[in-house]
Amino acid sequence: MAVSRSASAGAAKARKRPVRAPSRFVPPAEAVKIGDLSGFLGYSLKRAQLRIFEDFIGCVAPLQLTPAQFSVLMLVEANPGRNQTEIASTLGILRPNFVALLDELESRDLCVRSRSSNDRRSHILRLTEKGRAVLSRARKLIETRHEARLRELLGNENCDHLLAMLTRIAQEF
Amino acid sequence: MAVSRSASAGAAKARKRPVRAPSRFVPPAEAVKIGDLSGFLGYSLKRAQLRIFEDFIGCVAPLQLTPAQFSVLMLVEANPGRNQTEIASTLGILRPNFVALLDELESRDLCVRSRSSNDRRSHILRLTEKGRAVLSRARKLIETRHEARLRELLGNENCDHLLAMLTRIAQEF
DNA sequence: TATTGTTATACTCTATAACTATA
DNA sequence: TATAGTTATAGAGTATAACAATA
Repeated sequence: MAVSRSASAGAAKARKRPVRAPSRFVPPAEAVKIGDLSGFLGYSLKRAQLRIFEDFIGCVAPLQLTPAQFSVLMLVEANPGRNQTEIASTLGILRPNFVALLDELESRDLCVRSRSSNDRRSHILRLTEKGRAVLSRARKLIETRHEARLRELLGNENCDHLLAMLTRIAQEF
Repeated sequence: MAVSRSASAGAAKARKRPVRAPSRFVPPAEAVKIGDLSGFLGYSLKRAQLRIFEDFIGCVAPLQLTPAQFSVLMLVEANPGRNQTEIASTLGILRPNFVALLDELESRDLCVRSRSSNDRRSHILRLTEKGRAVLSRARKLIETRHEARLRELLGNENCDHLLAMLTRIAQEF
């Protein structure tokens, strides 16, 4: 399962086909067969994940939030007063890698670190007013553009079912 | 949506709880609340994908194949005689990044490049005998260990449904 | 001694530009 | 001029070791 980003997102310009006299006979370039690969869950899972992230990023582009940044804002809002280790580990982010991520969010005034009075080693995390506002707008963008389109494609019931199975895999597999 | 690798895969040793006299009262360290984040498809999709890949890698560990390498072998076997550009682009791998991947597979005698006689710019790809054998063993390992366990967890019907929806997202979303 | 946040670092993935040899 | 394979390179994402401050 390889799978990287998909085709360039550039606007496709309508263009006249460059009519060229066929010299002899050009075989119609058969498509490469995916074959049994499509039956392996990992392959489809990865491709779907890349597509979903790509669309997610496009939808929140006005707010310049990556999926990782969004998840941090969501978790800090739902768990104010937690420290870096707690938030990072819940998201599967290693503590060293969480530092730069937080630096960025803090420099944009979306969240703040403050020393805990109980344990002066810990940095307590909270969203700023701006952070809450940006997160609120992000959620609306994602729900109305991203998730709404997805539910339109799959149907509400299938979408819920999909989410349930993915959660099951993440937690129990 | 952050999400990196999951908890360390080291074997969990059973160990007696280190009984320690509670000095005063230790609040039972409440778990961080995931909250609405669990409702966003991208989050669960990413975590499930990481878990699936982790398990995939473990299952084919005896053959030392990454998901990407596996997908290349699968595609070359199903499409012998195709060139690098065709195989790479079908998998969403950029041509420059495909070179090292192929170098590795070729150095392990799993596949071979050969100049096309039609177009001497192209490198035609084929599996070696060893490549076919390794791929065959890999498929068996994945089907009997990886996919079988997954179908046990979700049920056959749900698993098929999941695959269908993921494919739909990858292709139509 | 152990833990929190941090720095430094390395390795993998992904992405782009540009070269060469062919067409 | 355009394309296939390649090189070089840069940027994310992810991983580990080790240090200072604190417990």
